[in-house]
Amino acid sequence: MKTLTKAEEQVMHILWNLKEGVVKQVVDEFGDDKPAYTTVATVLNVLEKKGFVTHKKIGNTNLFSPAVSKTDYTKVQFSSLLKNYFNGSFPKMATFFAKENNLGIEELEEMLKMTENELNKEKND
Amino acid sequence: MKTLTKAEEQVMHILWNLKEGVVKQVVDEFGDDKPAYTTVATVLNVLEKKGFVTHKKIGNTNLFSPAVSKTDYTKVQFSSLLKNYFNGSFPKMATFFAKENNLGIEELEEMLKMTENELNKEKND
DNA sequence: TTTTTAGTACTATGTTTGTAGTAGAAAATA
DNA sequence: TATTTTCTACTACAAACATAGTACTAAAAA
Repeated sequence: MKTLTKAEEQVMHILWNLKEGVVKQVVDEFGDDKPAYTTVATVLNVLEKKGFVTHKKIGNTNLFSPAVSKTDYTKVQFSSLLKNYFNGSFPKMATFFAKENNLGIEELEEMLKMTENELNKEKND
Repeated sequence: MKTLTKAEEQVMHILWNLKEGVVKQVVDEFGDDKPAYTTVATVLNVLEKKGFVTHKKIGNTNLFSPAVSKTDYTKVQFSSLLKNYFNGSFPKMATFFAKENNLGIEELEEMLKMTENELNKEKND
């Protein structure tokens, strides 16, 4: 899978949230300094060429939607971080997180409980 | 902190491993298709302008070393992944990892143990 | 039905990145 | 000492990115 540039990633995040949307909707999701309408349109076209989005025509306007799920792209990003910065070891990553946040054993166990809850929750989806 | 491009990141990984090195050493760490010597030299200069490496002159050759630690850069990368893809929730990230690798509760607890071991190990450094 | 609005497709431009060549200095070697 | 090697500093250039303008079309409003 190709990887996203900064601008592309921003648009993808918006699109993942919206599930689908026309250019105008995407522009409106930008906060303070919205880029030009045509800028977003261009990025969407590039994303389509890269295979990250598709569109269907509604009347004469294009309705865009993700062609790569956030989960799939997360997988790539996560794996690459794990591999390049933690030797592929999740415990190393967890250790890093613990140290960075000054967590002790109890707090780690708390995290584990939350994780187990999340896991159970998702099983029932 | 500025962020690294693909090529720059590759060189930084090498330099983080070497601790310090001259251009030739960095080139030699590239596996199959080594880039030209001058390419690596250029990347190192850019990295220095960006503040990621420094060098000192040994005779007339430059010995480069990281000016930003791998840990510090990891922090940035990790935080941004956590924030953008897991709503800043570490348990969500752990859940993602568990699902991706079909881990059950027991295996998660195993991970926790390994994490605790790592933590203790690092305390004694 | 004329005018305005909204949208798309295509083109354009400045910047950053990736990659490397060349000139010249210094060092090693013949 | 003359020649070859090694290294730096500077320059070059194509590709990728970020950003947006323009021309044209369709639809909506006046």
